[in-house]
Amino acid sequence: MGGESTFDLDAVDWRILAELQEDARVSYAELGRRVGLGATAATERVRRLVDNGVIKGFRAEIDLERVGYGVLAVVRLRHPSGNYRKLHAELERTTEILQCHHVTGKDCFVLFVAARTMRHLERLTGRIATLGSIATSVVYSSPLPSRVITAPTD
Amino acid sequence: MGGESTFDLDAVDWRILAELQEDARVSYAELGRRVGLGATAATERVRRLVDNGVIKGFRAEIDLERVGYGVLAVVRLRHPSGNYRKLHAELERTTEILQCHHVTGKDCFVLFVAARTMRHLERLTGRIATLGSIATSVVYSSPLPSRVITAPTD
DNA sequence: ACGCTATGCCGCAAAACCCGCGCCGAGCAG
DNA sequence: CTGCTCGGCGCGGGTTTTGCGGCATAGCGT
Repeated sequence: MGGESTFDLDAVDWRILAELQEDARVSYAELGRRVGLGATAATERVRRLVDNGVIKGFRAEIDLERVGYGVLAVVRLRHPSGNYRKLHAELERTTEILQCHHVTGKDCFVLFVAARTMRHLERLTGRIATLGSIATSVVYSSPLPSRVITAPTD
Repeated sequence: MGGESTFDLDAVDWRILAELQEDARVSYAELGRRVGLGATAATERVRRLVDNGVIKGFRAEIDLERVGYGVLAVVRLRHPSGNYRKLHAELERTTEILQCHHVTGKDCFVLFVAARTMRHLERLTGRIATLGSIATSVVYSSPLPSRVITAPTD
């Protein structure tokens, strides 16, 4: 249990996932109505999807700009291999770091950073730069901020 | 209404945002209980946050690996300026592209791409490479896949 | 074919929840 | 003090949730 194997989803499961990605607060009764199931069956499907780790959680999506984070940046960090310790500490301490991915290539880590102002971003990147050399790209806009995941079409 | 101004949030609003980022399906009654409000007041707060665009939506978070997308990659695209048309068409057509950000620097766009296999990724990056020169980094793991947004601490 | 079991969905009833209503108290201007 | 607004509360009827039992279908060994 809880490994990293894939899980078999039928067409109804995928419709449920689509609905819940669009509106995670829809009632089970309404959800069932939309996918052609009763409320009980829909509830059971969702419970199984959560238990099997297909659905990792239900999250409110926040508008960064509206809450005072006007600047979003992608920071690529060339981290001297070895002490992940300092990086982990930095990730824990710095709530402005929204995402961190360990990737192939000479840019070992890719971070997303939210800042209130350019001055704020300057301070944050300064801190990150103590871990290794960095390249910072400020986001102008996001033509596709996030997409709902659909079934692989073979 | 609906511009891009910031919105004033008090401490209770931030606690509500924190709760809804952790579990977007919590009932209004329970939410009120957790932040020290009645159900009605909590409902009203959330309604205002949604109406003012602070909350952009409620989304189920899917485990890409569990649904068959075992490979995640960051693709940096140097797009010849001008015809956004082709890029937009590619973004619409290709459901495997999960995010696209327009950024400063010589890597004009940063994309997140989900693929079933390396072969699948090869095909996808091949398509994207028709738009401009690309640099692809495959994600090993994500030490911080996504963080809940908190109040700027000045 | 037959019985057996497992699975997935439905119906039902009690408890919880949602939502629109009116009311209350604090803060504030005149 | 009076009148006003704003945010929160309580309340009642309609809806949803949730646990339980029942039913139909599929798979399987004999």
